[in-house]
Formats: sequence, C-alpha cells, structure tokens
Amino acid sequence: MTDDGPRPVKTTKTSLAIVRAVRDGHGATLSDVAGRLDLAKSTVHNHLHTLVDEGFLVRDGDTYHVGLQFLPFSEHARNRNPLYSTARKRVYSLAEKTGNEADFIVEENGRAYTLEYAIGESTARGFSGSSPFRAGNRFYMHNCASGKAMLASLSDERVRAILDRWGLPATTDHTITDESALFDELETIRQRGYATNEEELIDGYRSVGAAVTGPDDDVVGAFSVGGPAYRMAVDESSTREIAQVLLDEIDSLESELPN
Amino acid sequence: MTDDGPRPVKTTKTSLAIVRAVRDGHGATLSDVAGRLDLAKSTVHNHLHTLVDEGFLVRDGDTYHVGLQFLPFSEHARNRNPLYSTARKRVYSLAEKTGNEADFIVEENGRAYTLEYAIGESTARGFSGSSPFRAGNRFYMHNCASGKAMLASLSDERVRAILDRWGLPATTDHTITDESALFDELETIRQRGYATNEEELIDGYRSVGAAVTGPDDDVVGAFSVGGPAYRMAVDESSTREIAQVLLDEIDSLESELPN
DNA sequence: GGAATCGTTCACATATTCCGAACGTTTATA
DNA sequence: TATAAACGTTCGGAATATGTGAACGATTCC
Repeated sequence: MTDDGPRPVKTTKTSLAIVRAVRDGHGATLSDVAGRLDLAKSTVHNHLHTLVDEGFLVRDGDTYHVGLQFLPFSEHARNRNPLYSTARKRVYSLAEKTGNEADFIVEENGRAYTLEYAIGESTARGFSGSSPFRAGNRFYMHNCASGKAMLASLSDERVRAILDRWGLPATTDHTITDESALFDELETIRQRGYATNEEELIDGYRSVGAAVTGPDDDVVGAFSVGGPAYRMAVDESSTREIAQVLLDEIDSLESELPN
Repeated sequence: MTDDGPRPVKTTKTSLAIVRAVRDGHGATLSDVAGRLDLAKSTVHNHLHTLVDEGFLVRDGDTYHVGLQFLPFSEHARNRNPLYSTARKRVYSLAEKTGNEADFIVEENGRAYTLEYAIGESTARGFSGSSPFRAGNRFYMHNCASGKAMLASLSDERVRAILDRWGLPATTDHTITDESALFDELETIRQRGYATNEEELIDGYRSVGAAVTGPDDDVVGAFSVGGPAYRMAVDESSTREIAQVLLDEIDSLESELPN
C-alpha cells in the first residue's frame, strides 16, 4: 500500500489532542486525559511533561492547565493582520454606537476567528468571562453573520472548497444545513450588502454582519453586531438601521486603507 | 542506561521548534525551516502539513505563517487569570496617567508574560506593531522591573528554583548576572516597595515596577511603567513619583480583590 | 486498616518517525 | 534558448522513539 501525499505526524496530533482535552475540560488530570483520549497513562505522562517543559501547559498540583506560552504565538498571528489595530477600535466604536455586542472576524483555513470583541455598555473591552463571542473563538463560516458575509464575497469555488472541508454542521434548528439553500442566502447577501444571523448559531442570538474588502476586492474580514433576540428587534427597518451603522463604519475603515 | 524521569517526546518538540522557526522568521518556507533546524526536507514537509491541517500554521504560496489556531488557547489561558480583565483597565489608566508605556505581567513557569500593554498617548490600546513590550511577549524575571518585583515577593527557595531553571542571561551590559547581586537587589526592592529597571533589559529603556499580591500575600502579577531613558528621568524624586502612581493604582486594585 | 486511585517508572515490541534519493516544476542563470 | 539550480513533493527502507501495560510507592477514600 502506497501513501498518498504527506503523512500526518501522529505524535504531534496526540500532543495537540491532549492540550485540547485540557482546555475543553478547563483543566484536567493525567487520568482525565488518558481516560478521555483512550491513551495509556504512561503515554499521556510523557506528553504532559513535554508540554509543561515547553510552557504550553502548566501544572497546578495534579491538574494541568493551558499555559501562557500560546500567547507569543497568537499575538504574533493576530498582529500579522494589518487590519487588526484599526479594526479593534472600530469594534469598540460599533459596540458603543449600537449598545450591542460587536466583533471583528477573519477567515483562515475556512474557519472564522474572532480577533476582537466588545460589549456596548461594558467597560471590559475585548473581554467577556464566559461569552461564546469573546476574542479568540473560532466559528464555522455558514452559521454566523460575519462568516456568511465573508462567504458571499468569496468565489463559489472557494466557498465549495470550504464546505467540502468543514461541512455544514448545525448548532440550532435554524442553521442552514443545505448547500443550495446556503448559496441562495449568499446571493441575497450580495444583493443587499449585509448578512443576518437569525438564531442560526445560538438560540436567542441575532446578529447582522458585513464584510470588509481590500483594494483588490478581496475579503479581509468582517464586522458583526448582535445581541439577544429580545433586544435586537426582528423587524426589517431596525435590522436595516443596524446594518447601516455597520456599513458606514466599514466604509470609513475602507477609505483609510492603502490602495 | 536507565531513564531518569519522564522521557521528552521528541516529535512534539520538533513540531514546536518548527512553529518557532516560522514565527521567528516572520514566515518561512520548507527549505528555510529544514536549513535552520537541520532536518530532512521530507521530515519538515510532514510536520508542516500536519500543523497546517491543525490550523497552527497557514500556508501562503510556499511560505508558512503562524496560524490563528493559537488564539483559542491563548485567550483561554489569559482569561483563566481572574485579574486579567481588571488589570487591563489599570494598564490603560497607568499609561494615560504617566504618559509612558505600561504593562501587566504574570509569572508562569519562572518566566514573565505580558498580559496587557498600552502606550500613553496612543489610541492603539494593547497594541504596538513592533514594540518589544506588546502583549504576549515573554521575558526573564531578572532583567525587567515587574519581574524583579515579583521575585522580591517570592520565597528565596522559589527564586532559586527559577534561577536554576532559566539562569541569568544578559541582554545588556547592565543586566544583573550575579546571583548574590540579584538577591541584594531583591532585598532593596522589598524595603522600598518597588523595583526599577535601569537599562537592564534593553539599552535606553528604564522602568519602574511593583507586584500585586493576593489575599494570602501570594504574588499574582506585577505592573510596570517605563519609557525611553530620555523621557524617564533618572533622578530619585521623579522615579519615586512614578512609583507612587503605580503603588496607588495597585492599592486600589488590591482593595477590589475578594478576600 | 484496607482498597482503590493517583502519578510515576521501566522493559519491551512495533509502529512511526526520520532520512535520503529520485521526481516533476518552477525559477534563475549562462 | 538551453541549462542548471532550487523548490516542494513522493516513497522505500532503517532505526529509533513512541506507545503499551505491568509494577511501584504514595495518597486518598471507604
């Protein structure tokens, strides 16, 4: 049997799975990890010690936690995006103007990453203890407003590649799980210039999103404004109102970009 | 020959070294990495593809970059610190009050990590394109003001453990490289309540730092305020002035902490 | 006081990583 | 235009580093 293409490095995948298990469990012991991943304790033992040695995990008694060594890498990645510092301020501005939650998201490898997040009234910019929207979170493209806005600005070819890679997993009853339905939706988004999310990601959460395009009409990211359904009125005029605030902010941002 | 203790997982170390090489080179090609780490191209090839698949690297043509997949982990780690959201605001406040650079640092595994950073006049909170002090950076404890402030609040035993692990590498001519000299310095810091950094980290950079202690007198982090030597006057009275701003801010913060 | 659980150590077997040579393309050079 | 060098990629083979499971001491829980 001949190999096709590059052979995945299993040991690395194991180490990463261990870190993921520690994160998802909000801390975990050796036995927790071994049990969850079905690995021998001795195996996990070696991995854990290696990861601690490298700083990617920290040991506190017998529980392990995600280490701060991820920071130098994540900040490097974040700052590599030329829009990041500008977009940050826009997120704060959007949150204040609308009194809702606002975030800036970019696409990488077919997934959406929140680079910055803010709540309107809150003084804790960029931070929210347990919000699913805090900075650093990763989403699918098809079930959030900014994700759909970005998809709408990509070529059908790239959209299809993304769908092939990640599928259309449902997170609520309203998630679009049908490919042709999604393409219809993307067409609508293109026509009206912004995307909406009607509880497709989380029950009770609505949002409006719009993409930022660079000088060559390439998508560089997307902003969205959202909040609980009871606060974000469903009627078309208030949605359009929010969308207008978004689009104005983006226009202002795009005019600042080098071209 | 019998093993002593846990055996490091070499494959994982290799993967991490590759990611580090990519970051340090601000992007790198397969050959770059293979050359720098002295590994076979085919080996690097497999690692790169695995890391891309996991999202920790991104491929752009033939150059690889650090991926945003580090973000969900770093933010998790950062938010795990109960002081983070409060400390953020204090950093902004300190930067504004002093008109200098301010940051909040915590210790992990004997190293100091910048959790938040701000420049006084700048509107770009927490961000600085190329500053060595931006959020996410990692320092040694012995050659920065906040690091020394934290060391001064730790037991001699722990200090010695940290020194054993990381040594006293010099980054300028003024870096303290002698162990007993450092312990003398720590004693001074304890007596006056704050630490200084007289171009011990970077030539031309001076700073003042003080530690934050929790209810049980355990160190939870440290703030520092600093700037170029031409702006941060060397005389004792202006240093004390800045130290007072720092200590007041910390007092105010500590009074907010649960006890 | 006993049993169960924890993390740790170790010898062993084999699966996995690593290497190096060869390939097809592209880029640079003569 | 022809030739050479460099790139990423593929693949067979060899060695080694990983994964396993059993045994250990310590701690915790019945």
